[in-house]
Amino acid sequence: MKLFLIDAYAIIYRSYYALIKNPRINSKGLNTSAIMGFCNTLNEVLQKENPTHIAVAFDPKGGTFRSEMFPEYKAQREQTPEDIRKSVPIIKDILRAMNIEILEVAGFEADDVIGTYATYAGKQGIETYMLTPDKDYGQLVMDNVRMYKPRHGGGYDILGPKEVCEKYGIQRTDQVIDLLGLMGDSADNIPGCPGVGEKTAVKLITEFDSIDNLLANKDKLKGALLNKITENEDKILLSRKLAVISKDVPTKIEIEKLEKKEINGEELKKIFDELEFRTLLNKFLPDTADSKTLFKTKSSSESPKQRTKDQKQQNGQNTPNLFDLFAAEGTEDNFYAALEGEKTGSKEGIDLNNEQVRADFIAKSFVEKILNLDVLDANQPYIPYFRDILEDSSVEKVSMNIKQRIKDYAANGNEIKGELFDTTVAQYVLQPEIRPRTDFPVESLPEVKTKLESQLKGAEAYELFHEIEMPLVPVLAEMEMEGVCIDTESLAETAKQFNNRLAEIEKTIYEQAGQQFNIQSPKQVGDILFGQMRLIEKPKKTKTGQFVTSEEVLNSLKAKHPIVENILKYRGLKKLVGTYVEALPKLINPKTGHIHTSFNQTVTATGRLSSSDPNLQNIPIRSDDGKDIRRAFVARVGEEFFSADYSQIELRIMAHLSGDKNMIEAFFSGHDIHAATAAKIYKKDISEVTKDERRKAKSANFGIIYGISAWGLAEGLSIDRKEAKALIEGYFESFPQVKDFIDRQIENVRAKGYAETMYHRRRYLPDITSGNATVRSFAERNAVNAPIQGTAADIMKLAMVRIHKRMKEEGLLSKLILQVHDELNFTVALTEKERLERLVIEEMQSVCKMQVPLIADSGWGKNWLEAH
DNA sequence: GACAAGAGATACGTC
DNA sequence: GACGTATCTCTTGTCA
Repeated sequence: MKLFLIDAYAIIYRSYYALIKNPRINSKGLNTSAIMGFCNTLNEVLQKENPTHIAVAFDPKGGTFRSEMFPEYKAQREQTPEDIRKSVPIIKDILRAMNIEILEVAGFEADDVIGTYATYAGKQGIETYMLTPDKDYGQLVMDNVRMYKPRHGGGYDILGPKEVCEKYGIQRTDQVIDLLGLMGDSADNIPGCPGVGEKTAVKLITEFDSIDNLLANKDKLKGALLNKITENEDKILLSRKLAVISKDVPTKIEIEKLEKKEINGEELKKIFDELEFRTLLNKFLPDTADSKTLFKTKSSSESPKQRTKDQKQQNGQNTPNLFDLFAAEGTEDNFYAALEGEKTGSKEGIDLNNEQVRADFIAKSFVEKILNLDVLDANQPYIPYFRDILEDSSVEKVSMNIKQRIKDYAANGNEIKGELFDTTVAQYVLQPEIRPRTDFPVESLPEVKTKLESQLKGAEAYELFHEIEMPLVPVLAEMEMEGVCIDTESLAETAKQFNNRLAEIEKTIYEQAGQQFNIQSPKQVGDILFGQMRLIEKPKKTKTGQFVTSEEVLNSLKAKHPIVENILKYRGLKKLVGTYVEALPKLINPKTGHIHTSFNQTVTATGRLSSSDPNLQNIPIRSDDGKDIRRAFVARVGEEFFSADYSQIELRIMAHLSGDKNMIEAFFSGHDIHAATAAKIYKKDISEVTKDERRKAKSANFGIIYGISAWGLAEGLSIDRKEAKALIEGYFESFPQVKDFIDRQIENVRAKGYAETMYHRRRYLPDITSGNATVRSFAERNAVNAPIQGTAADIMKLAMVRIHKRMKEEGLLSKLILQVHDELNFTVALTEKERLERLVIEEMQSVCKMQVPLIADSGWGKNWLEAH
């Protein structure tokens, strides 16, 4: 005996959706995809497997015991597509014509019915197959009972108990239930535990054997997973209940009734004729079998990737389109007439359309001498009507993201002049760590502006905003538009060399490991080094339970095995190739031939700029390989690269803010500041300072500036915490006022709730009063770090504004192209070299007067590396 | 079910 | 400490 039990809906759905793009529709407009697919599947099984017994199970109309347990259960099936609903009675007719038994039990789903039949038949020793793609049937598999699972792209998998366990990575078939309880099943609307998918579910069941055991021992879990499991315990238990398929549906089982009988060919032909199925009948009636496929799925001409990209591009342009708005209202003529009126000073011109909020706002804006750039689209034909206003210095321009607006207009040859008020930047100045909101209702922008303005005054940040941040906006816009020139040939040569070396290292690593693996996968590297090669006894693990393979860990293991060094080499080189050598040339704008980064003005917590797409503020410099990359950044043709950077600006600011006599003296001595620091700490003459002492003093200096902890300092220097503590104590003894400054800062922030720079840029640090020592210490370090880094950022921004202003006034052709926190880079016309150098250094050094001088170093070259 | 997007981890480049 | 990016891995949503 050979029994086949078919889950009708599973096959119907599968067939219907497989052809959704290219559905089969007959002349009566009926979508016959589901019927055709079902019949094909049925036929295939009959031909190939020749079962002696067969039955098809349907879900009954109305709910089941599961829908009472969980109302959302199988919500999707409630919304069965119309085409499928129409197909089901026809399929049943076909089955009747074929004399195939239909199983349907009120209150139970097809899988329960199949579960009951299969379990019964299996116990009777009948070879039973359940035809379904649904994985939850795995729980029913046992001796004599197998899943017959259609494979994607044709063919079938036959899964017995062993195969089910292998496929899902479990030990027993009943664990399928626990698995589904955790990972859920979207097809059946079983929720499972959010955030837990197949991988995690298998991991958990392998470890804990069952959901019950997992929940009883969940204290063994940690981190995010513990939270997920704890928070969703109810869902997990319910999901498990839902996942259980009944094996004892109250129905009379009569296997003998399922015996395959003769097909009523006449009846079947009638149905197929009606459906306009011409070749299918031959398939069912063996003598005229035809093996040709009936229909093929057409592949789409448009790739999904392309489509997403197009959508993205469209979404990127969400500027309100004023022109279209007016056109839609049929008032285009009025609009232009009104604008003409405004230009000529006629009063009626202002009254555009009372119902049109934007128009009203624009009208008001003119009166208030404010123009909201957000309501204009740089590409629209009405822009000429606004040109005078855009270039009218007496009209203030308000908008979010003005930098982008400036660039948009510049592309069409329009320059924006006059005072700027960027609402995003204003928000940022007020609260740098809050993500700026972009949903200001357009019509209320003047109110928004007024409110922000008074908040800025209240925070003493009015000058910072109007004298530093706003004037910086056009400077950044210009830098982005100019971009930077890349020597692609030199990069291509570098790429070749690097890739050759990578290939060699890769080969060596595989030899040393005795196998191939993905060196770029930290997981696989960990498994090789610690799982297989057992380089150390107790490897450190990450919070997800993987072995840590960070640079730091690997560095400490170099002596254990030569493979370690090779992995480090491989990683370093691969990083350079992937992030820079091969990535940069792709980012060259074909129109300009340059790379155009974005300088983000509203991202960092401290007031620094950031750079992205690509990030040009982290171009390598330290390693020799990195230098090859910097060399590829060149001046414009016929010009030279000029680089100027502040010398120790943060330390100088700290010397100034703390007023520490020893530190100020160290700066005035003109010696190397880290050596001078070491001389003070170790109480010896600077000429006696060793390299190691200087290194430690340097780390201590950075530690203060960056606000790292004693622990961080110890890590960085690979010394123990005791020594780090001693170093810090020595530091504070030598620079007592630095210690006072730190204490004062923390106290100030505790009292006021925020840290601030010399230019009143605030950073709020509410965690400073936290009861959690780790959280509080973090805030305390920020309390020290924020004013130092932030002041450096303020000074650099001011320098940029002044340099740009003077370059413009003096009509220089050279261009500021990059800022890297304490460094400015220019492409300079040969005739302007001396003037520009003097101008830049002058402006950089004279931004503000401090207790120590502000010094800028500089250099020239063909490229960034040489100039640095 | 296949595929892509999104999220989280990990690692690493700069100042 | 402050960033941004690449890659891998897994989950989730969408499209069939």
